[in-house]
Amino acid sequence: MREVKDRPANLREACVEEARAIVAEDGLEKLSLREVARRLGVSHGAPYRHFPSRDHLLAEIVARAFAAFAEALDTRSQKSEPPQDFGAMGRAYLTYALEQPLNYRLMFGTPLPAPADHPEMMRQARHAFALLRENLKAAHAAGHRPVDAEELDRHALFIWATMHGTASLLASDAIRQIDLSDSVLAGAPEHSLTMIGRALALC
Amino acid sequence: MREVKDRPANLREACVEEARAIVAEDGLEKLSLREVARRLGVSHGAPYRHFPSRDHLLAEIVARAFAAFAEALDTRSQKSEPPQDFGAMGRAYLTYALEQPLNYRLMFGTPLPAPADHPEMMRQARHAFALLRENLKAAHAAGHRPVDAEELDRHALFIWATMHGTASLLASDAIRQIDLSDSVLAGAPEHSLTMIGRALALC
DNA sequence: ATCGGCATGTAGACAGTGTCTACTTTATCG
DNA sequence: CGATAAAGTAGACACTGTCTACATGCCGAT
Repeated sequence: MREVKDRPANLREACVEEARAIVAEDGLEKLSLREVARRLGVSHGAPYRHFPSRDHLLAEIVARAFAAFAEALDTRSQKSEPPQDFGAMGRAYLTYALEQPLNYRLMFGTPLPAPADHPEMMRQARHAFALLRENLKAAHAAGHRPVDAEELDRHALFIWATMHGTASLLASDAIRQIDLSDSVLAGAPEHSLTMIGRALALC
Repeated sequence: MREVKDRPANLREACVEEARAIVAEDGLEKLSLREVARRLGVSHGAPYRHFPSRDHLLAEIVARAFAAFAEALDTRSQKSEPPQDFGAMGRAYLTYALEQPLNYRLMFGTPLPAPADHPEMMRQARHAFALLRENLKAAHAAGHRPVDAEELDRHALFIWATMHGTASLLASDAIRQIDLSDSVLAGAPEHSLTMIGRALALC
């Protein structure tokens, strides 16, 4: 057993992990390929063999966050009945955002590396939204009258916006500067879901 | 008339303007005090006489964005009747977000400089949210039965979350990667306001 | 077994950045 | 008019991304 780290067997994977650790500990602005290299005990150029640029490493992390997010939405919401499916997915969405604030911030709270340059990242993002839309479609189809595709998208966007707004406000630094009681903050996710339910019930 | 710029009479103000221009043209990541200095034709240390750090310059811009935002909320929403006041403010909120995407992004779409270090910025942010809450309180008081303070905050937070979510999704790069029709996108602000109205009507 | 080639990692360089410090200019006020 | 404080200049340092030339080691074909 050695105290000093070996050269990591899989440097690429090690970079991703170390980069996540850096962002979690010291913030996004401290993420640099040189810092990653330093922590892993390799030369400052080594990570560039695996990531063409710092943004490509970041994009990899973000893509994985989207993938994990989509999976959380998918598995948790499938456990419930279609009619209440939307509520389950909403809960899954907000739960994920609150339990994985780092991932959520990376997806929605920080400027993404230029989307056009990182197609895999965008593919994962699209997949997550597709799940939301499909889920909503299923919920509507099971319960209520048919709704045309455009109206469905409108509702999906509204729901997404409300959940995203709730999650990102709760995760923001700003919200804690405003004097809101703890119970209001703690109850906000459920309240938002309730309000979404009320708004949709009237359609 | 000279082609070459004079040394600006008020360097502090000139820095703020130039910084906004840089962010607007080249993005937040290109904002540096050295670039500001270069554009203004002064030495690279000069801006540091007015801003202790790059983040202090950024915080100044953000604080002004919050102030302008609060003013937009205030003046536009005061033009209408209290009962419909909330709708007016919601419209003002979303209009501002769409008409001043740079300001909105600076406030909500990019990581803020550490709030604790920039109290004036946070003061302005608090002021903006206070307006929203006061406005909602007035709308409720005028129309419906009395609501306790906690419930009021819950609703204010929900409304804010929905509007913020709508605005920030529409302003995000991500949304254009997803295939939503133009009419859905264009109608999203009104639709969100309608849904908020429906949700609140049931209380 | 050996040789060649290719992926991987190393080391150095360059430009750009924030931020510090010492110096010079400027202007303002007693 | 001259002292004094503010404003701007210039140079330094450490840090970053990114490029390049070079070393190393592994793996497969001969």
